Amino acid sequence: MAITLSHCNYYHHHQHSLASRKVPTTTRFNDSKSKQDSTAASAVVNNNLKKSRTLQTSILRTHIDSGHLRDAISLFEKINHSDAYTWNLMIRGFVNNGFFWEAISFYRRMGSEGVPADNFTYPFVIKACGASFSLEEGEKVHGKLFKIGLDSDICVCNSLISMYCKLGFVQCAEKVFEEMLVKDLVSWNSLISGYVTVGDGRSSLARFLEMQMLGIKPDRFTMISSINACSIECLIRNGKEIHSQVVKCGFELDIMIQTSLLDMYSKCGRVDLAERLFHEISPRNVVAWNAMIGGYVLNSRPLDSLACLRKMKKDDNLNPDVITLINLLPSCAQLGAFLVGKSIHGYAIRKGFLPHIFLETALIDVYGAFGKPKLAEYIFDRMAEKGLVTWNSMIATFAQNGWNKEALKLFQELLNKPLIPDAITMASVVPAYSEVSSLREGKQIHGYISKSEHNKNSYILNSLVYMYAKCGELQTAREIFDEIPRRDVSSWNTIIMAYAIHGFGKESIELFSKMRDQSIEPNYNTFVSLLTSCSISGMVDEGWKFYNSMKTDYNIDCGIEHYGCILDLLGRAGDLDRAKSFIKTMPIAATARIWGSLLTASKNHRNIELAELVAEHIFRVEHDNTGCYVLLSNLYAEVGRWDDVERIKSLMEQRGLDKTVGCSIVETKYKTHRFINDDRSHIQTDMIYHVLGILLRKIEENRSTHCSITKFRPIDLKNKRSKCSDYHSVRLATCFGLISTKVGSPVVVRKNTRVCKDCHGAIKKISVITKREIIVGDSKVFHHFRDGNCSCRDYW
DNA sequence: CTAGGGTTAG
Repeated sequence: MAITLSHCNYYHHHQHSLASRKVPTTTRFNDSKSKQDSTAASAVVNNNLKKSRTLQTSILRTHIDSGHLRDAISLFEKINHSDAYTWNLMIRGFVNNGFFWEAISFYRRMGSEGVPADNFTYPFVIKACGASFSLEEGEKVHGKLFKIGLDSDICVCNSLISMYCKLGFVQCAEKVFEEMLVKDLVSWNSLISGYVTVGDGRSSLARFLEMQMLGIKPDRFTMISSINACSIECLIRNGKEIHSQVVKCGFELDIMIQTSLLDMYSKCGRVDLAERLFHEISPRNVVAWNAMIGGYVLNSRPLDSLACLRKMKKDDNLNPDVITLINLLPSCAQLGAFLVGKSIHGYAIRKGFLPHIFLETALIDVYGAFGKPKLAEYIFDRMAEKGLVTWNSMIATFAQNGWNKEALKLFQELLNKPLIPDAITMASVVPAYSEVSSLREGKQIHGYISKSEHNKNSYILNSLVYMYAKCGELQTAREIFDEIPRRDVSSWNTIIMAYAIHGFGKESIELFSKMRDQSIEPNYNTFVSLLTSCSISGMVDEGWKFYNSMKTDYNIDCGIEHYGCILDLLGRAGDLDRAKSFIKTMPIAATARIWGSLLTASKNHRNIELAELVAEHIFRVEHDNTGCYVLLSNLYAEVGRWDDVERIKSLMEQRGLDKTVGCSIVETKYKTHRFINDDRSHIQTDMIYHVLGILLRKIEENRSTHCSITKFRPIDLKNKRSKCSDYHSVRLATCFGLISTKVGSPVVVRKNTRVCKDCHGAIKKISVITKREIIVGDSKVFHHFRDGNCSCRDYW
């Protein structure tokens, strides 16, 4: 294996696997290039075998400094290595090249060969312990330091401070720091940056102040760490102060400081200030570009982010590195630019960037965002090494793409691994519970979370809010939202979306202004929630208002989701021509979802020509889009083109596609009850049909008293679908809900496809007859039926 | 031959 820069980067993330593979150290550093070197080196060694040890060690040092570890090892074994100096060289070589376990093993071997480690050895060994997350070894080393009296060495103690912070034991680091008799600037810097590594920016800044109070002047290292402290805490005021301090002290030409400042501004949402700084940097390096690209991504400006790819080559003649690609992928996701994403993947392969755990995880995310869980799974299954974040991404990808069973299965698998699920894991599985398993199991997860350390975590509480909303319990969702201790922008996005999917558009907009009152800045997803709400509730004017303001007032680029909502709005207004031209003017490629929106609109307005045209577009992207076939065939049925209905039906059969079986579910305390159309499998079938019969008769009576007789349509005779619509799954489920739940409580039914017109009408009447609130959640919206009215105001 | 720094996945 060549020890090149890119490989070191790889090994940096793969130290665990490297150590666990137990490859003999000497065979691990083979490469063709260093074979030549080694031949040359052996010759040198043989010729100089009797020459002074100074020469031998200086050759060893040359190997180490040039990264030729294999040569270094073979030379090391040949020469006399009874002094600490030679060992220290080797250990330094390993540490500087990311071979932390090798460094530790050499340190152990050094002890067993009777060479005492000295004050130069320990800083390296301690660094290796921190970097390889080996707490056990680190503590052993610390204990040893007392015995040999090195526990007061300033360099050693400074290393200990960083090590403990890297391992997450800040208190230990603080203890070492406090007990130091003599501290220098590095001691302070180690602690200040240590707080940042554990995510405690506030303590970091407190120490930064404390240090200056004591009259110690910060240097560029102090500055960089404090700036990072500001960015992780979003403390832009403190960041600006440090910025001016930096300028005053004359640090301003330092590209690292400039890059941290740039990053701080973009993390605080001030991408404009980040940009200004970026333009001041000269010459710029890849890191600065990466930070800028990341800033654009973070601030929902994917177009600007992608534009950097050309600019960095054109302006500064720089090529993207792994991190550039990792930062670019989410902007592809934001834009729905599948082909760009794929080409980045291809570029990574050609450049030899893979395998790389961060990049692969980012690819899983982006394929997940593109709605390609299979591609994501392909990457996941073949990864050499997976971290918790990788698992989280895969679980989230499954869940977000409706592969809920897969998500839950993966979660179970994760529980059997040595990795411990974290807040993100919980937040990723909760939605899967809401979709597949039901409210009952969702409540279990809720109970589990309440008792866990995550019970105040807004990220998880957000996902519970959404879960309850998805399960039909908007009230519970609201209660949890109200109790989130620190509501972030996602909390608001979630509750706005919760009201959106229940069809309460007005409330969504009210929540948005409440959020603005609390000075929470809206982001990309805020507008996804808002526009979704407008489209579901048919608030056309408001929708356009938000669409325009997101660009002009908030400088947020439109993504595919926003375009989809606008299309829904246009479609709902029946403005099919405008919808068609809107797709053409979109700066990003239309997805099947986008075309689907137009297809629904053409179907609703019975425009067969357009529907056929749109269907062609969809099949070009997704030849197996079942929904498209079904919609088309329903449209043909509506206008009585039965030959075409048959044609589509046989086309689907040919391609092995099954129509999604519409099913409705009702949950009771112990069980989820499923119903399909004309279902007779339920244990209480007789009762259900009996009750439904009574209700249907009542509906008929009411209709003939104050309604005109239904129009006779010859189509109905031919349409097999309407023949048995009295026993559609929704009605069966509703009836079961009525007889199996407490009187006075709402009946909650959920359905995986849209609810049909007949059922919608019937349930309105049932809500009058039974005086019960009935909530029917279909694949798009929750209908709240009460006193003969529906919250959707009959548009869905 | 000595410790301390920037960009990265949810």
